Amino acid sequence: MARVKMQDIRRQELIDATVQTLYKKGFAELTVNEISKEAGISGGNIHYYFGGKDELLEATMRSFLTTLREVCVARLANATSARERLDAVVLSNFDAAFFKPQTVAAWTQFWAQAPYSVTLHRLQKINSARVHSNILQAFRQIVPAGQAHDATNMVKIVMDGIWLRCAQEPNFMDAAQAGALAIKGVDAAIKLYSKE
Amino acid sequence: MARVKMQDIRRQELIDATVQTLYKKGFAELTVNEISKEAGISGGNIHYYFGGKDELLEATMRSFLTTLREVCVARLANATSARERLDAVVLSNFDAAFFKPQTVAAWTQFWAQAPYSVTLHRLQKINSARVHSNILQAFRQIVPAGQAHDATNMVKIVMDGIWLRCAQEPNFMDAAQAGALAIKGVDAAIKLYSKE
Amino acid sequence: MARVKMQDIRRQELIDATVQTLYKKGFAELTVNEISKEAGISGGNIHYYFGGKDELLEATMRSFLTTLREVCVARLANATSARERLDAVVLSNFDAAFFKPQTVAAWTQFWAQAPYSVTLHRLQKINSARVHSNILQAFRQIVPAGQAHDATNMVKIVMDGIWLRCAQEPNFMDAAQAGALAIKGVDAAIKLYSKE
Amino acid sequence: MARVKMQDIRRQELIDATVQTLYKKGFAELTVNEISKEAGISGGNIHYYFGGKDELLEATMRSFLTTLREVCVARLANATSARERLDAVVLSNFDAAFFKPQTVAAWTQFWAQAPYSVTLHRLQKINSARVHSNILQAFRQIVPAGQAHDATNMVKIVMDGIWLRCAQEPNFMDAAQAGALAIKGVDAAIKLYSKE
DNA sequence: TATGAATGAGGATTCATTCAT
DNA sequence: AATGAATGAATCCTCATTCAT
Repeated sequence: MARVKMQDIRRQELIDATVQTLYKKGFAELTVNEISKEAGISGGNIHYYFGGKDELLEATMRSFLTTLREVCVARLANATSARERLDAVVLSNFDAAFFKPQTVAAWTQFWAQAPYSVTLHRLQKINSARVHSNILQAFRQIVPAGQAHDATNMVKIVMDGIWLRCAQEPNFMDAAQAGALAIKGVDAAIKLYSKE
Repeated sequence: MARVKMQDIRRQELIDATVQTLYKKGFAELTVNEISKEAGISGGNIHYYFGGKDELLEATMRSFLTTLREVCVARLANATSARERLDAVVLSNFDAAFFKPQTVAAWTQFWAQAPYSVTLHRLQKINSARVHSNILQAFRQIVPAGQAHDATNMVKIVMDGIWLRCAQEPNFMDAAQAGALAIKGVDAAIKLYSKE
Repeated sequence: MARVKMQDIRRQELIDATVQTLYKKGFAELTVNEISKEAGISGGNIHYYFGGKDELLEATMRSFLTTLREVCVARLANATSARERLDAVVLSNFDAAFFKPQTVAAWTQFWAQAPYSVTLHRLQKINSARVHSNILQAFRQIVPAGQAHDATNMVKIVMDGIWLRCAQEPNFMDAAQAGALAIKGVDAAIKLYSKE
Repeated sequence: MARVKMQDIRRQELIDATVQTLYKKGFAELTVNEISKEAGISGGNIHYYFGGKDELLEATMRSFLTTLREVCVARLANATSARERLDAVVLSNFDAAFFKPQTVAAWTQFWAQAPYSVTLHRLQKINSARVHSNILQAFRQIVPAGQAHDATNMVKIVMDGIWLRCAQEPNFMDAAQAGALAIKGVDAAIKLYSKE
């Protein structure tokens, strides 16, 4: 049992180190040695714990998705109306537990890389579909049926735009401000797509 | 005269090949050999014409900026009202001459890489500042003074979001649809920020 | 303990291989692959152990200086008169432990390269200054004060000349003969500069 | 006839540019492009005029030998005694027409490279033999027969040593001082080897 | 578990050389 | 006579991966 724990601790340390290194170096200059150094362990260990660099990256992105899902589930539990559910989904993307400079940078790097990596692309599609479905479900109770899809797209686009902007200008806004701006986007989408 | 032309022709061919290769391989797997092969010339030529890979990438991003600026200037020439100028600036980012799958992909790769490259970062900031200034100027005549800045940010975020989404899902929409959606974003921003 | 040793063993092997390759190929055709092959290891190892070709060359020249200094210190320990100290310094340059065909060739290549390499130039100056100081100190007790400097220069010139000649004609003389000739040079310098 | 002249002018310009570039960059970083730029002509021309880099280097060293031989012949013409002939030969190596910083540097680079180049080695041996023979001939009339050879070697070693030293410390001495020091070496050799 | 020595394929870059103009 | 475009082999270096300890 203790052994399994050790595995998990090391794996988490390496994932954290990957995020930190992505933040500092970017995808194109991400090396296993750099990650290992950041984690304070030896280079060969990545292969011991993950099998290879690709698997570590996959695990890192997967850990993002897990965090995001957990935050989202927690927020949805407290939502009672469609609008509250909508805001919960949107705000979970800008939750302080998730929306940190390192995460924003790493996540953006994964986005850019995803079209060229089967694994990352698959994970990204899974996440996108889940978010899409959550938002769409809420919008169906808020805007006319024929508009829900467009409203969803608009909100997702605003969310993506905020992430991208924050990746480029790390001091542009903090998690709270980003969340507020995203909600502004929701407001805008509702206004735009409320009329039949 | 023919001599000067040759240089320019080859340079343009290499820039085109870089865009195409970025589209096909992504930034992390972009190699001079791949680019050379795409351009149908020998590997050493990149250094002959550009001095190195970094300079080629810089020239490629610069060519994007040039195209965008030219399209924008042309569209602005026909705009007579503030709203027309606003739409002109926004739509130039989705002009068919600029908003092609290859350009979208390459541009997005540059975005992700920019925070880790002094040159790309500088070019990106120059472009961002120019677009920002153009949009802000128009908004000052459309929304209350205190709101122009926020409205500008919202429009830029929608524009970025559309680009990002199209990079991830190449078949999501074409240039015309993307432009229309961006204008929807402008409409939304105006609605949101019109009241004092 | 074994770990530290391994590093040092490999580093020494690579330095030896560098000397041997310099001897066989000369500075202009000295490649990391050739050195690696000579050392019987893979090419990437040079960068693993030294960081790069330049650092390996620096370490190689540094190892020459260390050997020379050690030989010189050992010989000086047995010298009781000024003349004995003078001969000790001069002969250490032609000690069998140091004056081998490979060393002569490599050392000469470094000499030629030194003016164009900041590091090599610095090391060469350090060594030259040390030898100069040692010889000068001895000469001050042998020839009139005003002549010690010139006598030192003459001896150094003879020493350099012997090295150069032996580099060009490897079979010209062995270490013992070279040392004897250098001592002839000392005799000559004393004769030349003994009179006020 | 005019055409032949042009050829010779360009060839001489390229040889001069080679010496200058050797002086500035050293053998290991000597490139045809650098030489061409120094000569103010296009890169491909070296092959037009010399066939290749190696042939240009050979021609450059050959031009040194020619200059040296001409200076030596001129000085020998005025020598009437054995000692005067001896000094003439020695001093021609330090003639202001020959002993310039550029020449010293380039010549030294050739020396270091010679053991690894068939052509340079051959030229170097030819020159060395000629100088040796000239000096030996003179010494035969100055020192006892059995000593002439050793005296010659000593003088050559001093000459080489001066060249080497001046290559390493360009400001060490000028041509006149170098010549005077070489004559000191001749004096020393005569003193050393005069007694049977 | 963990280390770090060792590998070797792959990358950017340099450069002598060729050749059409 | 001269240019400079174009080539491709060779070089240094990087880095994921393997593996003995």
